[in-house]
Amino acid sequence: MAATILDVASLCGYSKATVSRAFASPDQVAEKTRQRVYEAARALNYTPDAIARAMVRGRTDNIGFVIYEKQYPVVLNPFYSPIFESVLQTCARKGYSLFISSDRDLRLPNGQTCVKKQMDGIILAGQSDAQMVMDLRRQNMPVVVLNNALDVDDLTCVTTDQYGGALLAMRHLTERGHRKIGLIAGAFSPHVCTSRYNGYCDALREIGQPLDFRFVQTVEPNAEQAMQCATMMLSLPDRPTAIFCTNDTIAVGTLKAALRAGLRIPHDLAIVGFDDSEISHLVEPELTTVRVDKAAMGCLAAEQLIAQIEGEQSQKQVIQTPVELVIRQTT
Amino acid sequence: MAATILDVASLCGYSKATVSRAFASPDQVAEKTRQRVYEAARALNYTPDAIARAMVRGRTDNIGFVIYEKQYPVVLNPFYSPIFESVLQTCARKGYSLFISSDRDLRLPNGQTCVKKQMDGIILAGQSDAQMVMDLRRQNMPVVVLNNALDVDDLTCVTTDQYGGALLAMRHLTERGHRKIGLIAGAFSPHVCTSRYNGYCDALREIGQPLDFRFVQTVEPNAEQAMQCATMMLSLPDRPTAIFCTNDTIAVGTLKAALRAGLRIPHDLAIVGFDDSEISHLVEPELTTVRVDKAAMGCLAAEQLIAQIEGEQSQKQVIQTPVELVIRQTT
DNA sequence: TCATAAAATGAGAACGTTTTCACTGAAAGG
DNA sequence: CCTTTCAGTGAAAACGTTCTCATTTTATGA
Repeated sequence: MAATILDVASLCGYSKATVSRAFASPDQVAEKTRQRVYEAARALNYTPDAIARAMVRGRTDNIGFVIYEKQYPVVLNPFYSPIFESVLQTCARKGYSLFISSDRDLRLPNGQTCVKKQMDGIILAGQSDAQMVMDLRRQNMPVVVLNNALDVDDLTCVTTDQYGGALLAMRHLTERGHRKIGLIAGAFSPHVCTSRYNGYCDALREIGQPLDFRFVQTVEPNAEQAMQCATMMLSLPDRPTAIFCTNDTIAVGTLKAALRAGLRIPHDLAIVGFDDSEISHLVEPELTTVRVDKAAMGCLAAEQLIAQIEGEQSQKQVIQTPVELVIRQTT
Repeated sequence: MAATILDVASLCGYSKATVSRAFASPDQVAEKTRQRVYEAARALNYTPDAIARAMVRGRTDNIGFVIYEKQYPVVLNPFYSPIFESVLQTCARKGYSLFISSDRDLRLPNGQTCVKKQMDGIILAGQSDAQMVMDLRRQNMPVVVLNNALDVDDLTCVTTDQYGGALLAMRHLTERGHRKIGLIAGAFSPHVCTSRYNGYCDALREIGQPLDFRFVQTVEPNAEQAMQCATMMLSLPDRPTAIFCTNDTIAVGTLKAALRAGLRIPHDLAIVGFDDSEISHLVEPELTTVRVDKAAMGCLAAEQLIAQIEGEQSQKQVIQTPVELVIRQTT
């Protein structure tokens, strides 16, 4: 149906090799020839077929972005949107297109990880596990892990300074004189959870405040659950004067609970979130939070993966993007 | 490097034709044979190559999701996240993978629309234009347009009842006795803009209220601009008692402006949004808004496209998903 | 002008599948 | 027992490119 390279070749009188070169490496072809080829191509409405191209070149110029979180839906996650955006732009700049899927697409019924080789590499975002990475590796698939730190040989992981961010948030609260500080933690990947939790604990230790487990709660990371949890925590007789939430969605839920309880923010209760998601400056009062450089994360992950694809040797490294406290109105 | 179908064939002693059938149409192959083939495949870590497969079959089982909005970044758009999610799931259920890109990937330097044929069809979301659709059509690419209504022959558009939704929102306000009702409209595609604007006008006409152009403003659809705009509108001497915002992001900005001006919501000012985005129930007070069935939109678009890909004749139709008023705390 | 180098082009194999067609052997029906 | 049917299998063409190698044409320098 559609015109092929052969149609173009016979129309302009050159061989298909020359037509191919006119498109793929124009500098190897005489100026005059190139023009004739283009002219014929336009006349026939011809576009090189990417599939045939991929077949012989052995690469597709596609990158897979796999979000891997326990809970569906996953693209909704406001944390990943800006990262995804950044990955998309970086890939576009380097000439790659983006494939998106959840980890389910990769899982075979037998529990193995399969890859229908339509992509040159994979960015594994979220709660990726080492097994999956190794399965992919065994199929010679370049992999970069995003927002997680996995202990696999020669694996590049792009994450952020979870521990430092938590410490930053907590010290900010302790510096304002808070002693009874609650923690409402979302159930993310172990890497994220433990790092942020450690930051919480160490900051309390710094001021000699013992851990009070009534003030430490884990919830599914959505606003409703967080609100319920915060409501309970705030109704304790000696309730905390500040709450550190391990992401902004949870912080928003906490904020709602506080407002409904009639508390004045930040006078009666201080709240700090994490991630600096869009939502953090949409609520009123605006949320103090830990900014994560999502653009850098996405860009780095894409660049690292592309470097790997294009032949550079990959070395084991965990790249941590820096973190920054954004003080707004809830502290 | 990786094992091919030939390696499997020679290991298990069958021809490559049989191996191919064992994977692609297992029922055409004897049980015993199939097991031997699978065994050999596992031993060699073999996976059928999707590219070669696509080449000979003439289809990739991939669908392109193209978000086409004037302003980057685009994936951030909270309106599209649930739609995208729904498309993703529908595609997965039907055996398709998803490619994502912005319209820029499709545009050639010469202004034409190109499609490197790696997808069997395209969902064009956002401010798509008829020219692009026709370019794609000329390359035999099935297209479905999402969240827009374009006047192209035999084109399927999946959109929502913009006009009805606006009417619903406005009647809700007029029924509560509001007469001076402002409009803060985001600059979306003409289809969306005009429909919602018409709903606004007609509802005012219903109660015999003349249009007051001081109460009608257009902004870029982000919270900051909306907040500025609302602040100005609310400082008019005879300010409106209610504001209809053409999406939730704008409504949130308006809400912030009102709260900062010390207005009590909904007593001093009523606000209605549009879309029922996630944000609408995260802010406090929660937003009254017009719910758009985004899951249905995504699902319908995907199903329509897949039907077209799989050979069903496409007929010109504009599918409108229904709309529903969600009354929360801002009215 | 001739030898040499460089640039431009063409022929054809290769990429890894699917699928058509033909063939075989076994089951079914008389 | 002979034909007919049918499930199972194999040989080989086809899909539309790229790329190596060989060949032809053009440019360069003496």
